[in-house]
Amino acid sequence: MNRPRGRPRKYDPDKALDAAGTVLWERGFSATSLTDLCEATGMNRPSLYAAFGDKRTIFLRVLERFIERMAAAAGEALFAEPDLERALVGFYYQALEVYLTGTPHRGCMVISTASVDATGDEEVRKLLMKTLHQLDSVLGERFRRAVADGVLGAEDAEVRGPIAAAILTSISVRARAGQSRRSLRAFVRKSARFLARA
Amino acid sequence: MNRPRGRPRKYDPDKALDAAGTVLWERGFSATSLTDLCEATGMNRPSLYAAFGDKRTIFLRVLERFIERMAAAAGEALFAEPDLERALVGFYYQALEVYLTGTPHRGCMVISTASVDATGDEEVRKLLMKTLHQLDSVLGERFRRAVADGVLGAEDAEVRGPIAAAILTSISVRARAGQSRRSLRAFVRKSARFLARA
DNA sequence: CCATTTTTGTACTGCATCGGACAATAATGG
DNA sequence: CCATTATTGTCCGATGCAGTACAAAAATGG
Repeated sequence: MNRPRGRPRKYDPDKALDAAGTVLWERGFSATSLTDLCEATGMNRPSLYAAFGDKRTIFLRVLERFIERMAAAAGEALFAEPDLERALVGFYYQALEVYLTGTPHRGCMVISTASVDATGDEEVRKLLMKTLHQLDSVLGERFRRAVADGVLGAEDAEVRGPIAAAILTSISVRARAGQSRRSLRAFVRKSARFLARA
Repeated sequence: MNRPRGRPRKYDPDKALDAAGTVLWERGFSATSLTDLCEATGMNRPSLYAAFGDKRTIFLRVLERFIERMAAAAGEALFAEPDLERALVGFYYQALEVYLTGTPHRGCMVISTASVDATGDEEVRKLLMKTLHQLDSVLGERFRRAVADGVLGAEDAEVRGPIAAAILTSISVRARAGQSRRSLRAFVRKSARFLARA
């Protein structure tokens, strides 16, 4: 057998990490207790420690998972669709579906949950910085492609990426504030149209 | 004398509230202990309670102060300057100077610090929602005025306000992430130019 | 000088917290 | 069947927390 030697674990590491991530996403790092994480994962404390490390390590891990998933989905949405405006709308709609999970809605785990810890935790701050950089990078690339495709003038191409990124951070905050799916969708549609014209 | 009857207080309520606000702004609500607030204000616990109420009440109060001040400064910056692009640049520069205080930089107290508590505290969420609404409102008014002045076409005027607001939320997050004053200023200058053209 | 009033400072009370020690449990290898 | 290995579950200890009770201190009014 390729099953490991000892007593089999009762939990699925992937599911458990997701459950832990959801709680941390909702309440934030400092407001989440280890007891909360135990309840969410169904694991007890020593198992949590053995499996994933301490609270901060868990937080950093679930943040990285979140970022990876969002980045993968973003790249797909932006580059699979050839039309710029449609690509942007798809990109935002996809993000919105993530931001609008939970009750109340949770927004982005990096922008609206982890930001608060950026001042006190160097690693969180670097993660936040890196995420913003990735976001600028992928959006910038998409706009440069549109310029290369000849559907967009070259003059403002440089600022459209960061503005498109700003709209993403904005809908994260607005989602967490409780704005409706309907109004947020309307906003990103108009924004995409605005950003996609020459 | 108009001095009150009992033992004189050792602290200046306004200064103390500002000091408490700064700590809460930097660390967030849950990561700040009452001991931190006592150290920051120079007051002891019973005095804190008697003067401002419990930790959550203090948090809500300093949030409201922050919002009032920002709103006052924003209105001034946006409507004192007749030229739209310059008004926007002034508006963003002013906000940036607030967001870039502290080490590391703290960003906006509502967007980057209080957001995390919006899911768990109804009142915080309402405050966040109200703040975003005010922001949309004042920026929308400024763009409508530009349309009335004839310097801006009417077609996209409606979406420019929320996008201008998005740029503000974006520089708050980016400031907290550690981006430089120089790059943030360059970004808002380009954004203002982009938003102010017909 | 004394009564009154308000703030200060100490000490305290439950309570929750994080992280770990330890034995019991459930699997595999031979 | 026994040794080995890994996880589980219970219990614990030290610390930190929010909020309060109470007496001492420092002012004013008369």
